[in-house]
Amino acid sequence: MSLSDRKRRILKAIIDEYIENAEPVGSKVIAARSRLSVSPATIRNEMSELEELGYLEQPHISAGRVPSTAGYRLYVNELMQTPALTVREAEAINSALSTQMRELEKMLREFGSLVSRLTNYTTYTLTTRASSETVRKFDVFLIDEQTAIAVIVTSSGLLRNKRIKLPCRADEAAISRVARIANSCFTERTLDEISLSLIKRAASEAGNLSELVMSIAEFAGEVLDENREGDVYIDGISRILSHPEYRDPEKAQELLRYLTDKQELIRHTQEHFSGNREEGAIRFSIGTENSDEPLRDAGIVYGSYDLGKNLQGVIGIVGPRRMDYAKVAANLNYFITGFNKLLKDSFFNE
Amino acid sequence: MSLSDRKRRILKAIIDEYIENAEPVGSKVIAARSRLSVSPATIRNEMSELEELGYLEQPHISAGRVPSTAGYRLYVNELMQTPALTVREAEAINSALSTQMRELEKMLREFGSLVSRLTNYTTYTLTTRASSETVRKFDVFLIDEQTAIAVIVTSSGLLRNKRIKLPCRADEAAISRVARIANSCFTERTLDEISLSLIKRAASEAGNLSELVMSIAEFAGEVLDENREGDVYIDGISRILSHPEYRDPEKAQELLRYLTDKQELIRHTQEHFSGNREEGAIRFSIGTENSDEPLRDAGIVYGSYDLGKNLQGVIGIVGPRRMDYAKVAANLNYFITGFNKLLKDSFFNE
DNA sequence: ATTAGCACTCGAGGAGTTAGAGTGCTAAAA
DNA sequence: TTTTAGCACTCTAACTCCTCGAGTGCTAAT
Repeated sequence: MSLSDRKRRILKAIIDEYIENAEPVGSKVIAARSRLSVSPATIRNEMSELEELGYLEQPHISAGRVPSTAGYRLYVNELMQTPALTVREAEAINSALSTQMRELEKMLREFGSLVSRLTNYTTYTLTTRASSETVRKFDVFLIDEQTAIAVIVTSSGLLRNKRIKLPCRADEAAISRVARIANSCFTERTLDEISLSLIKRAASEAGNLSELVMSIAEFAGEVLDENREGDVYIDGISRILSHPEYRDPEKAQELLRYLTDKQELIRHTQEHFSGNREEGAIRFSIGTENSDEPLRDAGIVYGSYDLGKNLQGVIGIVGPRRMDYAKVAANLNYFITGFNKLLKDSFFNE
Repeated sequence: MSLSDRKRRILKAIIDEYIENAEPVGSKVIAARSRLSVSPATIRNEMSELEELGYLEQPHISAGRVPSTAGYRLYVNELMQTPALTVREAEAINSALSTQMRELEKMLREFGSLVSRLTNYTTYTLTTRASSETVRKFDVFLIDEQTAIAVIVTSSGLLRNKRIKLPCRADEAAISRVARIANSCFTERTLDEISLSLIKRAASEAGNLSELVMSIAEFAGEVLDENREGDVYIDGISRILSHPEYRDPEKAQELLRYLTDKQELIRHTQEHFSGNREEGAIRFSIGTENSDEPLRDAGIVYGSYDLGKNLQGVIGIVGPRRMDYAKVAANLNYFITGFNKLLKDSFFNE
């Protein structure tokens, strides 16, 4: 059964009001603020029905009403209108997108920080790479006679390097022979496919530089593994405490610990995205829709980006359950549009 | 004038007690707990004098006493006894020092995280490089015909790389010519010494790859600048909220914002170290000794490490003003000892 | 110099009270 | 049938009042 138009308008008014003031809203304010010219009594009747339908809740009998998780869900799905960005917001996002900042991860992070400032919520950015990732190319070269640098480029375009101490003196020729061995043995293989016996075989080819080959293989393992896990950055942590629902330090600490735990956050995000493959990049998860305790009073807005075949980026904006979903969505939308455009004429030529 | 032995013992007992319980301590508990066999009345007299001397404070007339900043200062300078580490602590630190973890920054960060867990305080680590840092070596090589990777090794041993899109197709020979140009023009120069005219001259030598030279110069600028600023990692942020003095969300937020502001933290740390060149690696800054508002009720313990001529690392442990200075100092001490030993037979051959 | 005794102070915390916001219900009005 | 006004009712937040107890400072005795 779908709601009457009036019920919808009343529900929307209640949620807007509650998002703004964080206090249970009563029939009178709604009668006054909303454009419906009906009396508080009528609103009361409607509210009572909305409560029976599960969209509203009453903290106690003579307080106003508060939206339930289902109420917010309806709100983000159908009711809310995403506001136009202010000039200031648009400019800020544009400058974050500016061509100066070439690297995807950095850009995402910068945007997270920006959104945190614009919305006063905490944000996190998460970039993950598929476990089917492989090393595309190795390079090794000398810095001095005792030290080499190994550089790895992965299939998703990640670039990492490491300084490796040489087991013995070596010249350019020897080093480039090692690089050839590494390239022929270890490229185009996922982490699971680089077996110990393979490493041993490669090492034995390298003669007195076999240790170097082992180090390189180990490094490749690190890199592939590191990004299997994902990279997380948080911004605006202190803003959590500015919302009245986190006035209780225990509750605030619980959420904070959750958010600063990289493992938790990765698990949560991946869980959320695995069960949820609707089209469109912006998603919401609201209060008790979330299985994790620390998030039961929180809301999260996610934006996700698929960057080439092995790389995915997610940005999450975390606030109290009554967070301003509309505003956050508007910001994300704007950014995604610009971001996608940027990707098209991208340096990320996969 | 120096304090009588009894006064010192009483002061120490009060501070120990207060560190443990976070509540003003009265004469009775001290009479009971301390080994001095004197009556509460005597203690009261002594306490009253200690207050006049500025070592104690009274929140209100009939509460117990609380140590003042000066009281803590005396405590860390003369009174406290650093406890022996528990087996668990020592083991944890040893494993953080284990040779697995080769990179200094990573090791420092790991140790910060560890100390945070062991002590229940928030920690941060800061690594800075002197502005006299230069690029020691450039390397450039092709990944595919449109893309090159530039690698920079700095005088302090930092290693950075960046993918650069080529202005036009190029072969190995052209690229290594660019690398030669970069090496001859930009190495052994500080950021200030790489002038625009120098860049232009280098670019003009490179013919149709002049844009690539410009990109490389820009990248060098980024790297030298990035580390002029310093790198900060925080750990255990949520633990701030577990201390009763930060039960007030406003206060907690103030401190949190301060700590998550990279600029602030760097400025603070450098300020602290510039005016304070005593020997010995562990330092304290207590409450109002600190000029920054958000730290007026906090205490910080610093450990610092000079890693070669251009690189310095600092670790800071932040807690409430009544933090357990003795325990933190013990942990830091142990770590520093191990760390220095490690540095001696170091891979960091400068 | 130390201690016991005592009056005094002050804040934390509980009980009681009130004010006000908001509700649900009923009966009248549209 | 729907809407509205009116009203009694409920519940909390905030305030006052009060007591209890911890801790003090002072004085006089040891």
